[in-house]
Amino acid sequence: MARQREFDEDKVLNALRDVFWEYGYEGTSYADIMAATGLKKGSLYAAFGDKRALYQKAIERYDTEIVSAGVKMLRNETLSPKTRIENFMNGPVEAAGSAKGRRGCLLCNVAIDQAPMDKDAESSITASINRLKDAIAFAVGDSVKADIILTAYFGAHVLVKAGMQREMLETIRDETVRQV
Amino acid sequence: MARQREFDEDKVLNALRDVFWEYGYEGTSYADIMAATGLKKGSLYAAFGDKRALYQKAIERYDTEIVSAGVKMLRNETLSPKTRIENFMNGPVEAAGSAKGRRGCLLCNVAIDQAPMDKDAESSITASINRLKDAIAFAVGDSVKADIILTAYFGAHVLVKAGMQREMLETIRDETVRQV
DNA sequence: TTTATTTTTGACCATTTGGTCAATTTATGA
DNA sequence: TCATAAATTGACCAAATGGTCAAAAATAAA
Repeated sequence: MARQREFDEDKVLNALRDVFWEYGYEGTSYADIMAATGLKKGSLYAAFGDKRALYQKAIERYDTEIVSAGVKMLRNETLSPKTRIENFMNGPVEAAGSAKGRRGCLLCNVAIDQAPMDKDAESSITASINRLKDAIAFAVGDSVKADIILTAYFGAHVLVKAGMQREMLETIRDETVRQV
Repeated sequence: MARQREFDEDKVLNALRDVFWEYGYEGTSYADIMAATGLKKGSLYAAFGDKRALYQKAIERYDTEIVSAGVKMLRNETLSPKTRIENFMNGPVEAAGSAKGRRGCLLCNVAIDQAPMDKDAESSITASINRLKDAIAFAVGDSVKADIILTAYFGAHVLVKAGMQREMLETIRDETVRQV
C-alpha cells in the first residue's frame, strides 16, 4: 500500500535525546539534529512534528530509559538502601571529568534552560523528578531524606557541568551515603 | 576632546547581567540586549565587545554584586553559623514561586548552559563557586560540610527552575540548616 | 502492471541571527 | 571658533535559523 520507513525509530529517538542532552534546546540546530539522526528535516517533520515536538520526544525518551533505569535500581530490594543511594550518587561522580559526562543530567538541563518557558517540558520533567523522589523515598524509607538526596544529586550534576574535580563529587557522594 | 558617554555604565552592566540571567546565552538576542540596556548594537560593541564579551561582563557583574553579598553575609561573624546558612539557603526558597525567582542562580545557569563550551565562562564561575565554598567553610568551620551545603544550594536552585513547590524548598533549607 | 499511499529528498522561503561601518552628533581643548 | 576625538545611530550584510512543499521514489494491494 505504501512506502515503508527507512529509519529505525528507536535509534532516531535515542539520537534526538542525545543531541538535545548535549546542546540544549536553543543550542541544537536542525543541522545538528539531521547529523545526529541521519534524517532530513522533512522526514523529521512528517514523523514527529516541529522542533518543540522533537525536544519533547527527547525528554520522554530520557524518562523511559534513563530515569526508569534509576528508579528500577532504587526500588531493587535485593540491594541495601546504602548501596542503592551509593549507586545513584555515583552517576555524577562517573560523569565528572569524562567528556560525555559533561552532558550532565537532562532533567537538570531542561529545568534550567527550558522549564520556565516551555510548559510541556516543565510538566514532563516534574513528573520524572517526582518519580525519582518517590523511588528514593522508597529506598531510604523517609521522604525528607529523599528530598535531601535528590537535591544533592542535582547539585552534584551542576558541579559536574561547572567542571569541578572528581574528588569533590566523591566527597558529596560519600557524605550523602553516610546520611542514609 | 571628545563626546562623552550618554549611558550609565553601571546600569547597563546590571541590565546585561539581568537579561542573560533570565534568558541564558543562546536565548538572549541582540534585540533583547538592546531593549534591556537601551543601547544600540554599535554602542555595545564599541564599549564592551561582541556578544561573548557581553556575557562575560554579565557573569563578572553577578560575581561582584550577588556572589560578593553572599560571601560577605557568610563571613559576618556577628551572626551565628546556623543563621548564616539559613539566610543562604533562603535564597532558593524566596525564589520558588516568584516570577523573578525563576531566573534561578546565574552560576547554575552558566554551569549548565555554557560552561562546557565557553572556557572563560567556566573559569569565571569556577572562581565564584570556590569563593562561595570557602565562605561557607568559614561559616561552618568544616570543608566537607561546606561542600554538602553548596551542593544543596545548587540543587535547590535546579528545583526552583523546575517549578517545584516552595514547601519542598523549605524542607531542603531546614534540613540543611539542621546539619550545621 | 497499474494504482494508491506513504516516505524521502532537496530546493526554497521569510525571518532572525550576530556583526560591521560610514555618516552624524556631541563635547572638549587649542 | 575651529579642529579633533569619541559616541551614537541606522542602514547594511552574509550566514544561519526553523519551517514548507512539490516532485521523486518506494512499496503493497488490486
